[in-house]
Amino acid sequence: MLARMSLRIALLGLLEAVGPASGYDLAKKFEHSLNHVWQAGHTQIYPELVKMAADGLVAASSEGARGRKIYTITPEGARELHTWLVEHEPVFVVRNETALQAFLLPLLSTEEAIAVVERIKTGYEARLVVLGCQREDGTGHYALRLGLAQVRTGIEWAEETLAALRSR
Amino acid sequence: MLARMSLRIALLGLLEAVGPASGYDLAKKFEHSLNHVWQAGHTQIYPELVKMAADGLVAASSEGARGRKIYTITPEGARELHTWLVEHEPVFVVRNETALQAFLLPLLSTEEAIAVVERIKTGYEARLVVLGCQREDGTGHYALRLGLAQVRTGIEWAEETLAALRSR
DNA sequence: GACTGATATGTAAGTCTTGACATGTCAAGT
DNA sequence: ACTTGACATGTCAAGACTTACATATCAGTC
Repeated sequence: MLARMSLRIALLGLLEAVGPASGYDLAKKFEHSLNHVWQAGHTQIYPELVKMAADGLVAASSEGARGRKIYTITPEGARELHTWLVEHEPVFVVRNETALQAFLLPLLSTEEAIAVVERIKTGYEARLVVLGCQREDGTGHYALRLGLAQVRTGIEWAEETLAALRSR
Repeated sequence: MLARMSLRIALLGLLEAVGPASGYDLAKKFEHSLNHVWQAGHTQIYPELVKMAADGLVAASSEGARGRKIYTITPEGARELHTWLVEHEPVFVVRNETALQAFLLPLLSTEEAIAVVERIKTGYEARLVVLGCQREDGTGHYALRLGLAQVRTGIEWAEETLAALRSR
């Protein structure tokens, strides 16, 4: 068993939560409801589904309209998903370009730093709008609340930082 | 110019902020002060420094004790860093295993979900301790405040979620 | 003098992820 | 009939990242 396999877990989780789906459907979910949690494009999803089918975690139906293939989670896949969810220890891997900009803010002049933080704030606000458009109910409920809270925290940080920079 | 090159930026930023340093020094910085912003191990850092030297962004001193090489940022490297800091548009690439667990929480029984959220909360609290040990001043000041705020938000989310699950 | 642990640098294999390219279907409007 | 746009699947090369392996120095201590 591999250590990193969150793409698999995300795919298994979606199949478990929303029922059988095609690679295209799953890619759409990543773009919309899973966007603030995990990101993956179709170029990563299609090959992964093939591998997962080979490993017996999902089953593919015969082709439908437009070559569409519907994947269904198998009992083995459900078991693997459940084990991961219950046993996975949280690891904080952070790789955040915005935080990197924030880290290096002292290397800029006050004016430049203010412009950068304002851009970051605008980005967070746009993000807030995107997340606000998602339904508050449904499977992603808890993660959406977390995502919204994190974005609001980012906006607050930007406001505090702007105030600190302006009074410098 | 490549789209993704945050490792380079992080290395250039550290060299600019703390002055000349060896690969080992930089790896330590990633482990400690940059930990909540960007992560990279020495196996990624050493080859990247070689490439950056080839590209003229850093200059390597001749070897010191224990084969130690000291890298210094060049004017060209400083220019590249400055451009990135000022011009980089924020992109929100999220790949968060904890948020994935949160997303899929509804697939678990209430008891299992409570156990998972408690583990997540403990993880955030440990994280808070780690971040709390860092100096509040210095280059990473702004990013540290952001990191602390994000972790506190995570703890709050866990508490709210636990309350919601327990009253279910 | 031998051992231990922190210092210090590297390579190689394999996995994960992105971006560019490639192909073809179906529905709706003109 | 033709065109357009959304639907749908895929490959490939390159880049980013991890894990395991490999090596050697230096300081302190037993």
